[in-house]
Amino acid sequence: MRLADLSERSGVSTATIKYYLREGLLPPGRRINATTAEYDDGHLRRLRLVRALIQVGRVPVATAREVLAHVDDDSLGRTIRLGAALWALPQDPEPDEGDPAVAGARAEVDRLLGMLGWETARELAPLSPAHRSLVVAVAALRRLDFPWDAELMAPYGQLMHEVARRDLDLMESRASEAEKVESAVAAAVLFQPVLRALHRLAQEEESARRYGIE
Amino acid sequence: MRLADLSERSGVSTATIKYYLREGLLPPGRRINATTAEYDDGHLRRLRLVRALIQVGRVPVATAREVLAHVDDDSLGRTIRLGAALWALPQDPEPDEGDPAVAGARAEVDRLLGMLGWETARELAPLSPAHRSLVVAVAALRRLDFPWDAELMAPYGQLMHEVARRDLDLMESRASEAEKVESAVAAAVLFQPVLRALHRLAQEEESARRYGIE
DNA sequence: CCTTCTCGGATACCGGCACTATCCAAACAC
DNA sequence: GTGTTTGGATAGTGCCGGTATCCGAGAAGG
Repeated sequence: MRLADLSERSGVSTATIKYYLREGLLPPGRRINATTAEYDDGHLRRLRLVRALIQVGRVPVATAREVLAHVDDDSLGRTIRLGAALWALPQDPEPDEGDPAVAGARAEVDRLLGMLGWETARELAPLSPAHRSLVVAVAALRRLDFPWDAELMAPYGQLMHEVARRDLDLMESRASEAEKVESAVAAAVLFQPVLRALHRLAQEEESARRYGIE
Repeated sequence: MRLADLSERSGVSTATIKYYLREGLLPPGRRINATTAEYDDGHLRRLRLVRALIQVGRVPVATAREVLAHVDDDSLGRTIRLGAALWALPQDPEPDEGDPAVAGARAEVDRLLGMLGWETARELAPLSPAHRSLVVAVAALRRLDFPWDAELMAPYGQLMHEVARRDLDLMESRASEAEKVESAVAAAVLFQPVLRALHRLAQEEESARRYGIE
């Protein structure tokens, strides 16, 4: 498969594929001679993942590169590979520690982790980007007078735990080690648009039920 | 409260506030004379909402303007106002109708709405941006060999319905009509980062439980 | 063999977006 | 009355995802 074929099969322009190659999101093809390179199904699969991350998951190109570098790092075991890939994902700003909303949010999040029994997450809290993102988001809600406390969040936490179990089950069903980690990354990123859309649809449905359509 | 005070109390630079005024995200202050304008707590509240939408919710400025214009439109009843505001939110690309993954996704989504009993959502499907977003996201997952069918999505749909009920309860508890709609918009937008962070944390926790930390 | 087309890589460029810096004249502060 | 501050207008900045152009090396056709 040459670059033009890869482009046609994926629906991505050759210019954009070249850009991804430059940026290291896609490994280079096997060089046949000075003007031709050969790509295989692995390249196609990776290209589809890249497009899904960037277009559907809205992951910045630089972040996608980091994440995929971890996915490809054969020197790491699966757990570390997955952890490293997931930790490279978020890029939220540092919370402003002077803000009382942040302090309150942090306390509630810690209480939430205790209620859920997520002891590992609690231990890793100072390091985890996901934990930081949660604090930032809850702080923003509290600033807007949304009284989001641990009790309110606990059911959502339990649901997300259930989702995570399914993610990992799905991951284990994949054949190769690289595919396993790819699958978990895709689940982490692409699940969000689905949930968001379901949430909005549910709001529309419930609003129509309560107040009518007119 | 003058512009400089508004800036200090909100932590947003005067230059940025001026930008939001220009862009129509923030109503102009009451002009006192040629060089001074007076802002009130309503402006502060709106400014915090704008910042939350843009920074935490990652809503583009142009989209936020549209959404807020609907929120402020007194000529509409609550239902329509809320609906218009929510429908202005997403800006996903049109799905490629030639793609078989899109056709499959559309069929599964329709089946899902039937299973959930969301009849209104089903009727509004051709119009609803949320429905379109869902089709796009599910199609992306299917292209990556994630077998997301209606049975798999149904529990998440039910949960999101529960979340939507809470959103609307919270909305009804607000005092003014504008605050009610603002509250629903904030819930639609700011809930996402919280869920995403909980999802990632749950993945970390479950991964650590299954495979250990190291 | 010679022409013409196509290939892939390197480089420069583009458009959108969220701000930001500068300038200005009016008006307060002392 | 003089220096500082105010808010509005305008132009500019930095980043980011992607695109257009140019190039010399081969492949394709006669």
